[in-house]
Amino acid sequence: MITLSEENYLKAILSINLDTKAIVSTNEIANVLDTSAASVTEMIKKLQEKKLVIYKKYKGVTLSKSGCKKAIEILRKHRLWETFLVNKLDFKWSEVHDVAEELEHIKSQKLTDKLDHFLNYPKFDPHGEPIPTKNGIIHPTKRITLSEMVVNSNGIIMGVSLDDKEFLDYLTKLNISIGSNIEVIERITFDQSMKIKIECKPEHISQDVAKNILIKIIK
Amino acid sequence: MITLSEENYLKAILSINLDTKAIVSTNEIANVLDTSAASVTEMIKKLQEKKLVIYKKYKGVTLSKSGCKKAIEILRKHRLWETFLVNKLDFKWSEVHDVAEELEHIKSQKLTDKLDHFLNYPKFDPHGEPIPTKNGIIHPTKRITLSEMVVNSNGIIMGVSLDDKEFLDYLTKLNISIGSNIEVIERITFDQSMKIKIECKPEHISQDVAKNILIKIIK
DNA sequence: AAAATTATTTAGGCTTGCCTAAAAATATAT
DNA sequence: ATATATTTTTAGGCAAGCCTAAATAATTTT
Repeated sequence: MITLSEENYLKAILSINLDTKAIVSTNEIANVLDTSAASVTEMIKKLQEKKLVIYKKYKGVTLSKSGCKKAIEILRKHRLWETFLVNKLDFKWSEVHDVAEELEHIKSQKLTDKLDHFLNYPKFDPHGEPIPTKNGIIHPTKRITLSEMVVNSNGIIMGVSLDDKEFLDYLTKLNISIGSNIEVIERITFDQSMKIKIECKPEHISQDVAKNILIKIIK
Repeated sequence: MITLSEENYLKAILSINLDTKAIVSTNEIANVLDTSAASVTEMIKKLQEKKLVIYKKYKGVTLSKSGCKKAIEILRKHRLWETFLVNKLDFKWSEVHDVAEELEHIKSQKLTDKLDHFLNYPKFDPHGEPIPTKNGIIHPTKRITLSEMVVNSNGIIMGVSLDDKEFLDYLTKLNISIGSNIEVIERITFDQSMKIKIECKPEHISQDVAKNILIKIIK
């Protein structure tokens, strides 16, 4: 049996893995989980007992095969639940994270599978992050930011790179959400702000906003 | 902050309250939660500190106003989630309990409300139990078993009193589910079997089946 | 009403997951 | 290469929730 705390450690290690890659230090984990390095060392030992991580004293941690599988399952659940909350229950982007953080620990394979089916096997969560498949594959996404788009190109909003409430609320106001169609009309060279169309409706956004919006190019 | 364990104690006290009524002994709670009486005493003290129960040494426990509110909220969540699992995710009646037992502890008022809305404000869960309202009202149900129905009366299936897979599968085959309309055509006095109509379709069922089906009389 | 039984509480221990402070290992600077 | 700084681990403690065994209160029997 794997405890809630253990699941959170695995998740933390995976998330560090996914962006900074390779071997993870106890300090990094402590930062992510907002706990002490001493607690991390202690827990890492337990995870090693259970063969969920590979650990060499003073050298850092990596996920074992089974640990990685477990961590990806949690990530999958997290992103499926976020999708459920937004698509079915009408939550806003900015509201789903904490609730999904709880829901991701519900232990029922059947539930996860049926939820996936119910949501029609979504590939991306409301933040544009890929949802791991049932077999644990995380399809890599090659996304660019809106600020990198060239004038006259079209794309689809895939997510955001900033998890700030004010920012997300502003996007809601602009009617920007996952899957929205976007077209770049003009770039103002002076301040790098952009005139765009969201679902054919013209808007004008600053560079600060544009650089935190992730796009999949379609033309 | 109320812990998972505390929630389970409150729920246990409420459930004893709902059927045997009145004051609850530590032993009864211990039985329901499958724990020791000593542990119960200990926890009850903590719940008293938090004003969630009223407790006199050696005299038993009752829920305080706030404790009762809290317990009903958990019950509400449990029954809403069961409804979700059956109605939306296509779980069978017999499969939902354990998962709902986990889901009921997710702490988000907003989630509960939105789920309620999504399910279209159901009044009964898949077992025919009433779902407490947002303000904590549990509408009492006066249900009888199908075997108690008189000939020519009509009713609505409210649930079952037996959680057996074979039984439930048989009901599915007969097209009997929550909300189905039922009419009693004839009772065979010899073996107390019954001719009925489920949604206007004639069937013949044994007493063993009839006595495990719960009905709300409508005419 | 005293004795016996049963229910409840107290006492002392255990595990999990956290903490801080100190020690040890590693990395960095001189 | 040695001294200093940083990172990591060890050591010792604490709260939550559980346990068993023993003590005490309440109830039932005789």
